[in-house]
Amino acid sequence: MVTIKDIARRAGVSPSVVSRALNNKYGVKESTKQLIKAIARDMNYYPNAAARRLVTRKSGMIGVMMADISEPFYAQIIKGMEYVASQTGYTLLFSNSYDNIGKTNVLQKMIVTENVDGLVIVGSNRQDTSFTGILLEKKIPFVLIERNLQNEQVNCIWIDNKKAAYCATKLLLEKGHKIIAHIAGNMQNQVTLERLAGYKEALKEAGVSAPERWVFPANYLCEDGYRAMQEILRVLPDCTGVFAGNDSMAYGALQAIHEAGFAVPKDIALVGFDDLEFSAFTNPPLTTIRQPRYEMGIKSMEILTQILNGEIKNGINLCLPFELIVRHSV
Amino acid sequence: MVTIKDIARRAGVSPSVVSRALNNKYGVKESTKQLIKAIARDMNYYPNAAARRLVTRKSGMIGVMMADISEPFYAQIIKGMEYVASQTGYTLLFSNSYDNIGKTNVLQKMIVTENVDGLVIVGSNRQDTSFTGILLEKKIPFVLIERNLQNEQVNCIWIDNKKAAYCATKLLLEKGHKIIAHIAGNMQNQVTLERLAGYKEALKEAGVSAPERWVFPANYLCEDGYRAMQEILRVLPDCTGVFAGNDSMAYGALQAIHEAGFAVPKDIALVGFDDLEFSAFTNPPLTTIRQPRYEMGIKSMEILTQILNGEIKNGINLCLPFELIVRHSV
DNA sequence: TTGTAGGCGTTATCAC
DNA sequence: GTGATAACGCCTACAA
Repeated sequence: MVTIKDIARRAGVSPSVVSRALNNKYGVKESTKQLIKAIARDMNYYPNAAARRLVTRKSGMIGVMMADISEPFYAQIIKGMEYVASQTGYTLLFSNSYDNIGKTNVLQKMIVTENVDGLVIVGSNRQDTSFTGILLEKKIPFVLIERNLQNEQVNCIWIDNKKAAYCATKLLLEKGHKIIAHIAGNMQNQVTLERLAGYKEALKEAGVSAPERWVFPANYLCEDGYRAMQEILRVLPDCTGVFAGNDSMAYGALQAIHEAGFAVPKDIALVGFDDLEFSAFTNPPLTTIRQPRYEMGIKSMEILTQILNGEIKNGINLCLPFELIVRHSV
Repeated sequence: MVTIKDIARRAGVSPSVVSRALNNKYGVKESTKQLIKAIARDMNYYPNAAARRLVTRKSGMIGVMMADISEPFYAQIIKGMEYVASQTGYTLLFSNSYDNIGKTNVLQKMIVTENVDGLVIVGSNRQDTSFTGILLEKKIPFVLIERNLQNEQVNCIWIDNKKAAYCATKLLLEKGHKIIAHIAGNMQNQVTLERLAGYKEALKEAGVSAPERWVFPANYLCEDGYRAMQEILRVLPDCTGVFAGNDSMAYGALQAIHEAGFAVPKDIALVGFDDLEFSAFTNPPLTTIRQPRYEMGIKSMEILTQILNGEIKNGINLCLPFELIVRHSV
């Protein structure tokens, strides 16, 4: 392993000069700096992150927590974060929260063991708020995506889920549907409740007060949507419109509808939420709400970086626009 | 920050005893060990990874390199790796290779800067082999997924792409198609060439020697498939069967076919490759080759862990089975 | 069984 | 501008 000592020896200077030269600090003669840099390149030197972290108490890492990194919903968010991180030189450290940051020690590991400089937390459990206290106390900047906390000190990036769900439901109403079911997501998530509220509001406005039995709680996965839809077909045979809490569940619902011998949108109209890449290719192409996921990723990292650079302060609350994408499932 | 010194002070012992106790090393009285562990828990102690890495020269991290972490193809692989890593305590460090490990310094950063204990490299560029030499020389264990190198020292996990492509093409032939186009992936990838070879072999066996103009090189992305299919419709109007190098491109092709006013499989039959989760929901559901991606992820980490534990040696060559999934696009 | 001392590679402080 | 020197938190001989 090549260390700054090796470079120092070859350059005929002390290790501290090498350190300063490579980090572009003041107080090194330009010529020696160039010499040192040339030698470093020649010797294929790369700094040891552990040693640097130990002394600087900065890790150059941003922790990223989400329920499950392999869920397609996160792909574009990750892409956005990666893009900014690659520009700014930060390393992203991912960890699955399984929607429960508090109960595991992943956060402690991120903070104390890995010493991350900042955190992005996507879609956390609504009752799981203790972690904000920990982070605030330790003064570790963090950005919440998919949450809108009423707290002057935390940074949030979100969309107006209630309004979006309202639009989605309204579309179904406008198409003449009377009995509209809702496949809801995990009731522990903030967004689930907001979407449910938007759904109810649209119905209420149309003079229907949605009974509880029109709402089918599930867990945001494809198979959940599949099972929920089977249930809907069984207990709500007059239902002709379905608003799914996300696209994954809508895919499952689509399959259940087809398997039952019905057609979309002729027999049952379906609206999703998220606009995953593949929603343009379903059968029929899915009408859904687009979330600006790539931008969410970009913004989260930008905010974090700016806070870490001292350019801005905590308390950023960013509501991004959504969009109703009308395809052929309604 | 709580350190072992703090614990030592409260326990009335020296830091070294604390270190040994917390790491379950021999030579600590059981009672003091329990006392120390209790205090550590009470003080909410978490070891500082940087300090530990610096002295042990082990990072507890496995580097994972793939073209682009946000591509859906990798999701299940990641899930498999995550699962094993969570069991064994390793941390996964992801990095996008953009199919070019050699040209960037991501590998050096992983090895020297972050000091990863091992690496999983998914689907690397075929001409990009210098990295194996570096890793072998530094004795850093690594597993290649989607490659089958003829090297006794490297570990490979792959499927028989040629045979799989052969099966896919054969299916189209059996359905009576005469002019079968192939939307190929990036020609820099090993798998692309293998799939191309399988495609050609099936045709040859059927008495057709596929002319070069039936092969449309693309880059594995959805939009590539879309453009390639448009091209096919333009220059190969008699084509009735298409074998796409992966599912993403098949999705794009599907869209192009629909937009041109044709039906699948009535006018044009389509076969993909990978069996992404969503291929069951396309219009029509896509016939494709299933790769055991989750298992690939599992196995890669298992092999790596076993090598790191000294339980097995390098040179594992694992060929996993594929499966032809017949749905409704052919 | 426990304690002492040294060092991992880097940066920061303070002399020169 | 440059060079000693002392940390950073932890582990590990080796000594007691």
